[in-house]
Amino acid sequence: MDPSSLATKALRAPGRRRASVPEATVARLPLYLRALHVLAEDGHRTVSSEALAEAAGVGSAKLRKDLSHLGSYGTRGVGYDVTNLVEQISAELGLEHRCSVVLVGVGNLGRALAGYGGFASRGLAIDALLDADRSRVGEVIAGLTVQHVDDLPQVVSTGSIGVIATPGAAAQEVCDLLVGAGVTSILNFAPTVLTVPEGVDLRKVDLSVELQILSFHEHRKAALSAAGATA
Amino acid sequence: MDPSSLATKALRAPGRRRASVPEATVARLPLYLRALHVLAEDGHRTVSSEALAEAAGVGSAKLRKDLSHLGSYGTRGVGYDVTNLVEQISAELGLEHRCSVVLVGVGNLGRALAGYGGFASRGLAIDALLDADRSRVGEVIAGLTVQHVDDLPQVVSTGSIGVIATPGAAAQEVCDLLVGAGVTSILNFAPTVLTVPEGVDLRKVDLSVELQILSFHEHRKAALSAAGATA
DNA sequence: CTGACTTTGTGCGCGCGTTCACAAGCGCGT
DNA sequence: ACGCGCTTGTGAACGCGCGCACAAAGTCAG
Repeated sequence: MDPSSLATKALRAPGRRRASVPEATVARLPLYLRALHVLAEDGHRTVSSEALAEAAGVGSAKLRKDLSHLGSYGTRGVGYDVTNLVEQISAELGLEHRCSVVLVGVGNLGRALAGYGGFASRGLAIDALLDADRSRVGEVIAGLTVQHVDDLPQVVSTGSIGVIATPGAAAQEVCDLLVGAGVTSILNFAPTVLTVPEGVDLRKVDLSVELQILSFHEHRKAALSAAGATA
Repeated sequence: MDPSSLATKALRAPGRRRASVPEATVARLPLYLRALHVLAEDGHRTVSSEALAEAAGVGSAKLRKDLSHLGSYGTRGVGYDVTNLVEQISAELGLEHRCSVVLVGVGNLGRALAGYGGFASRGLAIDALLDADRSRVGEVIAGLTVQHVDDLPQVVSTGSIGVIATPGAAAQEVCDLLVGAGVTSILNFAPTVLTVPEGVDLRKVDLSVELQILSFHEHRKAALSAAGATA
């Protein structure tokens, strides 16, 4: 959200009919997509915004507004065609031509990510594993052979997504390597603030941060109930 | 952010001087805390908002406003006292009395989370591992013995945080178990929409969603550069 | 063919979060 | 002791996103 937002608004072509889907909407599209897959396997041909919103855990108005941002593909009085909507969202997310995903760092977390089946849920899957530790090179994890990080330029193709699962100390170095190899979308699991040049999208997932946020809420609730008991 | 926000505003005691720290600020406090630890180890006694903001990857104005929400602990003309600020933020996050963290599901991801050192970075650490698979019970991972999920009520104490790292199909069931045992803060890694009763805070981390968001940005950038090349 | 019901699409108001810019406050050099 | 420069804290404006509520639109029954 920090440097990526300013890259998002850097365009306004006159012939462009769709005015750049809002970031908040993009973040929910994968949720809709997953809910749609479940509904499709249950045999539903169409869904109302109400039902889909329920399945995705959002409000129905929000859902309709989100979908309206990528064009109107619903039929009034009926709802949305499930398969059609799946195609539209997949197209919007760019999931039809699977861009390769390169994971750097096969420690505990990297191993788990490589073997995490949830990635492949109709979408993206990891294509290459890299590590700086030569003793790990050659190891086969989840059907993929670990390569050395020096070979990174050879395994990265244009449009690749890089995933950093290294210790924090090595994260910036690996990040620079990825950027140098042409990667413009990076997902960082290391607990470090990374700096990337403009034009590179960077998202971070910090597990300890999530726990600390929950700790805050727990702390607040405890203080509240204590205050309530005193009063 | 969805059902938790309405629980947040359910309080307005007259004597309360600090009007409930905004959610967005809470999400950044762990970042500041980590940056402060690094600065402290570098020997810094004080930090200016500019320097700390740089280290945390945010704007300096935002940082100051965030810190102002938990009382004014800076000295004008000098900056913030590092150790004092660490204490203040830790107190706000409730990190001094370490509430226990219970992890359910020791598959690939659960194993990685258990062994993930990043958790213990001056804050929270996982205290118990549970699984529904009896063949895994008794196994020792990262110094902890895996217990059966039926023993959950015994290992959960008031104020515990629950972490769900099970397959999606079991997530709701485990969630209900946690809630039934008195857990009111849950972190969900399973790719499923969970429903919890009011008063329970639920955060979710979905790895495939993150990748799909990046895929969208990559797709958009590719489309843009293609359009630019054509024009 | 018509009318009534269902569901989408969206215009508007509101609240939150971010940013700018500046006044207030504190230390320090002289 | 006194002003000078640095940094904090905050008031105000802006923009985004959310939710409500309704009109447009399409389907289905008769």
